[in-house]
Amino acid sequence: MPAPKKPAAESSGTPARGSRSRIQQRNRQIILDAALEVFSTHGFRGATLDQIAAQAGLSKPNLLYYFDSKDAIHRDLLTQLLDTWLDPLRMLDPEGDPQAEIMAYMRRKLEMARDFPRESRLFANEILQGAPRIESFICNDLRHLVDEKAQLITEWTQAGRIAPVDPYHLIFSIWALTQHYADFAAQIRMIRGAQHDPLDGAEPFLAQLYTRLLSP
Amino acid sequence: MPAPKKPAAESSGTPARGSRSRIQQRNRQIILDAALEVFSTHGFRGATLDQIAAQAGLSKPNLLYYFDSKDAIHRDLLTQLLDTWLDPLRMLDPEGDPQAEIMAYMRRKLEMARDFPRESRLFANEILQGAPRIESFICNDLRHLVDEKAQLITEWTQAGRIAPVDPYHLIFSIWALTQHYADFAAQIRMIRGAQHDPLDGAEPFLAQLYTRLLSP
DNA sequence: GTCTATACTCTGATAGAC
DNA sequence: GTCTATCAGAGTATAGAC
Repeated sequence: MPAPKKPAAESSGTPARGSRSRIQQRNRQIILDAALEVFSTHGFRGATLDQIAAQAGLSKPNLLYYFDSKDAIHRDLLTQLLDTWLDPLRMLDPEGDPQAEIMAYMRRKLEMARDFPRESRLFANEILQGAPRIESFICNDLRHLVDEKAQLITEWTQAGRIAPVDPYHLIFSIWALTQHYADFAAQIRMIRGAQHDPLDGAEPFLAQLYTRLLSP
Repeated sequence: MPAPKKPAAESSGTPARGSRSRIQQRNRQIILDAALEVFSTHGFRGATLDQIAAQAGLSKPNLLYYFDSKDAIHRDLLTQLLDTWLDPLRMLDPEGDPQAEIMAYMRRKLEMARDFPRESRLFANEILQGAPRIESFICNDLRHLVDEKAQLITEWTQAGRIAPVDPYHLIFSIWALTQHYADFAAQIRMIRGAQHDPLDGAEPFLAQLYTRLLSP
């Protein structure tokens, strides 16, 4: 979701061989940015190249000069996204203070909802569709990481360092509560009025919630 | 989301005049059920009449004998959904015990996630798309109800009957936590294994969470 | 690198036989 | 009421001029 760690290299673009010129790099990024906007709003099938081209300010054939296909654009976005999607949970430190670690994880996820709401919605769209394109990621990478961190949380509860909670539901609750502010931002804005940022007051509320939940 | 309170009457179907025959009623319901499956998975634009027809076991022209258009089917589904979407929150009783009322609201929403996951995903898809088709519902009906209940919760906190919490974020948290089990069920199944029901253990966890959050 | 023109497929919707 | 056949438009993708 942040800028790709490396220049994304040869993921699935068109010319692919050799290093790309500055204008190539720039246009690819413009297209990916426009595509993120459209895919995250309408889902893969609901999005059209026309919309993406209009959003990018380029012609439709020009899009397909930089990417092999609609699918290739979408695949690039997902690859970038998944590349960093696990980082916040991965940072949960077995050596840290349990309650502080979980609170910090919640805050990292909340920051992602604030800074990368479109990426969150892109992910939500994939899951709503049954996750056909990211099934192996979820069943392998994500699942193993969650199992590992759930085990860690269980050890913390057994040591009496946090209140006894179901570790899986604890993790799911952090996902639900933080991603909600990105995925359902349209609803929150309509309810609270457009002048409010949807995330106003979210951090104190979630801090209060998890402090009370986790205190032994 | 449950069966429409009245037979849905003349919402937008085709023959519309007079009472519908038994087979009409039945086929309309088969189509709506199939359409719910497809729209809730792919969103409005991502869904096709071919998919809906296949799911319903009817031919595509036959679909359009019962409904004027793809849009009409979708509109009927949304109308049915919104008709009951507010009920759980509306039932929050000013005369009841504050903590018990909020816990009961959470449980009603969790039951809806369990019993009507496709309706929840249909709603989620609409919000992800920016809520173009249900904007007036959210800005008016939903907003006013939320304002009213937030006011009630504020009174409860000021009376010291529950812990001081931001009432809007409290309501959002119930939405996020309960709907997550419907909207992200695919992800939860992949992480916990298909043999678990995604909602296993959710109720005790949420009860624990809100008990701790709300106790004065 | 970017555009216009176009091929071809998919999709929503209609006509008309049965 | 249900089907086959079909149309018009939108959608992805390619060809080829500039």
